[in-house]
Amino acid sequence: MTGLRARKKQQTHDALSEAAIKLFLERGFDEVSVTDIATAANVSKPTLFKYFPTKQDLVLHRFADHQHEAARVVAASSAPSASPVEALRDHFLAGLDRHDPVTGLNDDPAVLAFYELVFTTPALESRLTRFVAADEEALAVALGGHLRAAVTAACLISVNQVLSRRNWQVMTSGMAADVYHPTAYAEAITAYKALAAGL
Amino acid sequence: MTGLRARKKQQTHDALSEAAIKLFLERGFDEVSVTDIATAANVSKPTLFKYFPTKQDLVLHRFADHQHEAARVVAASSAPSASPVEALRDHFLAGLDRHDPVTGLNDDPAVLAFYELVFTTPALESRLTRFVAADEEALAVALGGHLRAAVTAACLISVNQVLSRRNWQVMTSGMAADVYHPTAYAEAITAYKALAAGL
DNA sequence: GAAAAAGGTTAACCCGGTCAATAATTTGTC
DNA sequence: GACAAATTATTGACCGGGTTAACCTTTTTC
Repeated sequence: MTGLRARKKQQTHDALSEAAIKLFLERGFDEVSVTDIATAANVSKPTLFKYFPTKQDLVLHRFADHQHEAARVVAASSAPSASPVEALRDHFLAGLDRHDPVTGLNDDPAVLAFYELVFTTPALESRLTRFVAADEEALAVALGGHLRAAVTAACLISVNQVLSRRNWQVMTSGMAADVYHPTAYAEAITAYKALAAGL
Repeated sequence: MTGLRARKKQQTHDALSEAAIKLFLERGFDEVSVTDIATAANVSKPTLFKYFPTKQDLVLHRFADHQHEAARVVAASSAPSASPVEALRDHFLAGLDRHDPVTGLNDDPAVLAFYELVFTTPALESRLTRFVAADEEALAVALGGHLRAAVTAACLISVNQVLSRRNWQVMTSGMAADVYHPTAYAEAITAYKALAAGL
């Protein structure tokens, strides 16, 4: 049963999310009230909060797919001989190749505007950081849970974050993703190598 | 001029902070309203917000002294021959020796209760994380600002965080700080060594 | 087609945080 | 010691995020 009800639910969900992001991009996160969004989606305020627990989640639910990704990557590492740092490095490099937005290497104006919104709004940045912390925790568990695992997880997540930020900053300065791709690729390799070989 | 005014200001500041922490420890952060704190300190709500920009800062202002500490440590590293990772490792080890609360190795009930409050309240943890991020940024700048510096800074701050958390968790389980000190010391050394030598 | 279950609406409320106007104090000066 | 000026606190109102409860509508299910 696909359910008529389920479809309507999906519909309002999308209407809310799209209305929210449209308004946020136009006016800025803090200049749009949740009431504005609710009325724009023809819904009442309590209903909005039944779909999204907080105002921030209207934006950040897009990152839900990537939750615990790092932990999944090392868990699914088909070759157990490969070290987790290699697995995550390769995963990041593959992301660069396909210009995955999470690597920061994406010059689509819509993507750039969205990331600018997230990174320059403290409330959003802050909540996103908590997602990253959850990722780190999951990775630490996947690596065994002991202290060394926690250290490794923290460093791996950190280098990923640093690289993504760097790429995004270069994109905001106007460079094309295709042009910067080789440099980003080389930088990622050296960064992960520094991690594996020692600082 | 010590200023009579300045003294009164300090007095209200302390009264607010102490009333807040007392109430928070009794009832929990979310179960105390800022109005409660303001009335407990014989002050009005807008006045409270002139002393502390947010409710969280009533608790976290105690960390203000440690802001940008990592950056200061490497900047003040008297021996320029020593690598920044050694400088920060030694600084952390020294903190362990004096049972500095920021290392997590402190079994004073008041300190434990305070950290429990901070780490188990999402709003506080989140804001504290932002302070840590600012530390990391400052350290990255102090290390030169380039990509390698950013990676190094991120990893150094991360390992510090992991070690502190670990120590704090052991303390909450009831072990005495004196008893755990040697283990904490050894773990810190191996963790920093892993960083320097490669994961 | 009716009962029941799910979801939406309205309206009121709480809390964190801000603002504008007013009142109280401290300070520097005579 | 008193006075004008500048700080600072107070009050009361307000805004926006988020929750709750009572009521109503719609979809499902039998």
